[in-house]
Amino acid sequence: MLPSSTVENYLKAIYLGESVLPEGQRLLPMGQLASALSIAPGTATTMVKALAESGLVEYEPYNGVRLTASGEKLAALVLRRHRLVELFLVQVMGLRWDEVHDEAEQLEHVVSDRLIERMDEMLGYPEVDPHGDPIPGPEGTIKHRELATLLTCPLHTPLVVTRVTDQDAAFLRFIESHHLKPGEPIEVEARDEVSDSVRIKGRDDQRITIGARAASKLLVDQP
Amino acid sequence: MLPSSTVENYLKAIYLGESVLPEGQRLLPMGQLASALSIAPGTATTMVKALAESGLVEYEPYNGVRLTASGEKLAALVLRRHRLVELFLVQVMGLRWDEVHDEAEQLEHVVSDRLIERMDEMLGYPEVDPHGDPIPGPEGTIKHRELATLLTCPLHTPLVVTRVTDQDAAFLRFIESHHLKPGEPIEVEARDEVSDSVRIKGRDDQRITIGARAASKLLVDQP
DNA sequence: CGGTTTATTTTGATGACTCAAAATTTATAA
DNA sequence: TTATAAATTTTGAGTCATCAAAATAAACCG
Ligand SMILES: [Mn+2]
Ligand SMILES: [Mn+2]
Ligand SMILES: [Mn+2]
Ligand SMILES: [Mn+2]
Repeated sequence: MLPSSTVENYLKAIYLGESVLPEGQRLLPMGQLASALSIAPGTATTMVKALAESGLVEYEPYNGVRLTASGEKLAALVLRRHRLVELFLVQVMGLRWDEVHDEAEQLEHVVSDRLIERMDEMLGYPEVDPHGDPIPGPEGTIKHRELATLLTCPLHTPLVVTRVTDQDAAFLRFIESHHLKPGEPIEVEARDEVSDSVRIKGRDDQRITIGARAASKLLVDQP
Repeated sequence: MLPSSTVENYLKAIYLGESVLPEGQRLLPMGQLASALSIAPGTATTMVKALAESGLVEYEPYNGVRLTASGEKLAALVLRRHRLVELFLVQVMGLRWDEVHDEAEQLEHVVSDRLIERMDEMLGYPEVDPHGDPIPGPEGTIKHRELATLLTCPLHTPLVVTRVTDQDAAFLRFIESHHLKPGEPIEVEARDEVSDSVRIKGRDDQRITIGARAASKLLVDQP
């Protein structure tokens, strides 16, 4: 039986939650899952137990949850649909990159395999979505790249913005207005612990200083 | 509060059901609603009472149900989304006209107003979908055309197929394979009561004889 | 008209998903 | 190492949408 939208959202949240877990930790705490999904903690517990019954996750009471192989594949396919839809909406439909996330959040549950493959083809089998997030393949495999954030990258080195890990519309518009979208050249000039900020030199030598919290959401790569 | 997919499907089914009611009858019987939605009759009764509470329908026990003005508008907007999506999938995505109905059945509940308006624009504000069904406007108004079926149209008169009122994929493929899609020229040569059939002359003077049941699903207009 | 068939409604129950608040376990820190 | 705090689970309840089967109303017919 095919998974409900609810189940798909849980699997996706676990997948994304697991991926930002500190090294060595393999279990996503229920509290984090609950807040990622904006549901009560008790609801998460109940649902995760049901997911464990279906063999989609492993659940260790009081410790957390992790995807099984089959759960991970399902989650990756939801993510594939989400990201292909986002890119399609930007490239083909001409929507802005800050408005496609919410749209894709719904569409990811209803677009058919046929339609998704058609989008993939029209887009030329892209590897990343408008935010630089990697698009899993039709089998759920994903190319994982190790990217530095603006907090961890080398200083005074030519770099390229590669990925933005926050879907908040206001944040995305801010990024865009300062020419910090994926693909833009960038250089970190300075970091200051005390003021909790990072100074960036962007396109046309424009300077801008942003907070460390925002800086951690911009991933960069060598040009 | 926005209507659930279930509510949207009920409203749409009532809308479509009302439109095929015999002249003078204004109430859709619960049995017809139930079978249109493939649900148990008792379920229809319960849900319709709830819809009546919300002011979307009027319900007369043992007689049936009819949409209120607000219910009708909502239903028309669902239909607008359904039909614009169908046309988009055919025209832009290159899907076949026999596979878009099922797809649209899901998408109609999740595509946003913004996305729908974008599709409308890309398609040049079309008036009909791939099956010739009229597309309601953004306010839910619909242009109603009185069309004859192959059972009621004049004989030996040049006509054009304008609408196909059955979404069954096998039926649609049959129609297409015999060049009877909307837009095709056609002429009814004969009707036979006894054999329950209609003989058609189509493109390139090709002849084909179909049953009365099938003939009633093809609507035609003067060229 | 009265009996039978058909359509509709009512009843009782279930599954999926959710919450608030109480109970419990684990972590923290004095 | 015990008290306190934080995270998690359990409990009890509610909503939405559904079904099967019993009860009822309406329609049909000889
Ligand atoms: Mn979602
Ligand atoms: Mn994205
Ligand atoms: Mn539908
Ligand atoms: Mn159609």
